[in-house]
Amino acid sequence: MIEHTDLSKPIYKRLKEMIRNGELKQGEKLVQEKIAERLGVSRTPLMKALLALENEYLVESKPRRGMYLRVLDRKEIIDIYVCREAIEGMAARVLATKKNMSHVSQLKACFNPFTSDTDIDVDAYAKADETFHSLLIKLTDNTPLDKIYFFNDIHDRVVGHGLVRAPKDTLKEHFDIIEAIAIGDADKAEALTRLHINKSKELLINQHKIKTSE
Amino acid sequence: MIEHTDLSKPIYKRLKEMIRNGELKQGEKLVQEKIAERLGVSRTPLMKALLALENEYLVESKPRRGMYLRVLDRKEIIDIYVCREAIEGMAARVLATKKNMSHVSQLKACFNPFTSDTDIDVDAYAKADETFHSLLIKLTDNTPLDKIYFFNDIHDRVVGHGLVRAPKDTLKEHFDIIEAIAIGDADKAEALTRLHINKSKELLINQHKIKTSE
DNA sequence: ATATTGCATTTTGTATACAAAATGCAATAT
DNA sequence: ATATTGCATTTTGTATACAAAATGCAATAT
Repeated sequence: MIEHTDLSKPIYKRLKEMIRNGELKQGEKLVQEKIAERLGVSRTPLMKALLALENEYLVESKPRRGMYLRVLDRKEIIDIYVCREAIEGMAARVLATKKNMSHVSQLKACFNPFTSDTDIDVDAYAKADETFHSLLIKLTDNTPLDKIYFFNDIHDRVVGHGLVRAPKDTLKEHFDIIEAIAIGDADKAEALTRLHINKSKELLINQHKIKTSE
Repeated sequence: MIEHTDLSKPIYKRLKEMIRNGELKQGEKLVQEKIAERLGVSRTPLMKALLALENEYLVESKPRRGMYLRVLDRKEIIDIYVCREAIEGMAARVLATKKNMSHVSQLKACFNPFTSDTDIDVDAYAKADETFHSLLIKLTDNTPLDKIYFFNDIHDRVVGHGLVRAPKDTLKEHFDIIEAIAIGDADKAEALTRLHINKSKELLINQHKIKTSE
């Protein structure tokens, strides 16, 4: 039995964990009674959590039939990258317009641990990368943009496909974006951010092509 | 008693209607029992509807305290315009890349009724405008983008502040965007779409300035 | 052997009961 | 007069009972 002010929140987190680590499989039907029993809660707060996941597009509800874990195919992952290009690009633009030095140092702080010549800890870098991209949104102080991105982020994390490109390829790109924000070059900040995300997207698209053509 | 496969959907729609026409006021506390009684349903399906609204950011839940109708201030409306710039701009880009003539004629169809010299019916034009902007997203066939925009659209509709600019100002802009898509000029399609939305945004910002400086 | 039907079982959707927390207000203290 | 306390009332959060729909499978028909 999980304790909280509202059970649905910890249930929601637990479900996401279960989705990410494969305890629940893609396409699987989520039988309310069974999951409720497994988590030691009743269907009422579980339903709340499932509805939140449905709104985030992780779970699909077929009326009268039940809730199903959505299947994310490659097209949808690529579509998410297109969304990220639009949203993060705009975020970088907004930040460049603001030209706030506290923002700049916060962004730099993400990657400072990796500036020495020593080998980069890939896991640590992956986390820094995630922090950087979240921060880019948070710092804009644009609540709707934040909400929208959060929704996307969910997807991305669930996909859980770690880094698409090696740190040595992306580290400079990150610093270039930060620099453009620092000097207040909005066009450049946006363009660089888009390019950065676009490169990963292209890689995913090409992987697909290789796979299907063989 | 409303009939449906799932009561929460009609309840959800009814609530949105109540929000839009002012039956429910901004900032108001939504006491579950009272609304449930008013709609002739129990709290269970009502809760589902309220959670959907919460996820769309129309309603805010304070744990153990209740659900409150969110207050949209001018900053947030402007922030939504920034989101629209990013998302619709990207949508126009995607469509220009596809260069699908069926898309082009569908988009044109929105505004064809207004091409004659006669006076424009503002209400009809407002509807056409809404259709056009929704269509721009739908035609991309990018599900996450669609989801994201839908979320935004909600806001916009609730604000319900009709047209920001007169049809005579925006009609040509719409056709120019469509033309850029038709010739497959992705950069232009995106730039024009952004400019189009940005102009309305600037107008809202200036209105604000006038108000506050007086 | 395959398709169809009917029925028992499972599961969803809704209403409701109940405990715990929040709220509002009168009585009391300062 | 204002602040504080205590208690009745209201409201939320959760569990659960029940009806209606969906499902699965055995029995029967083709």
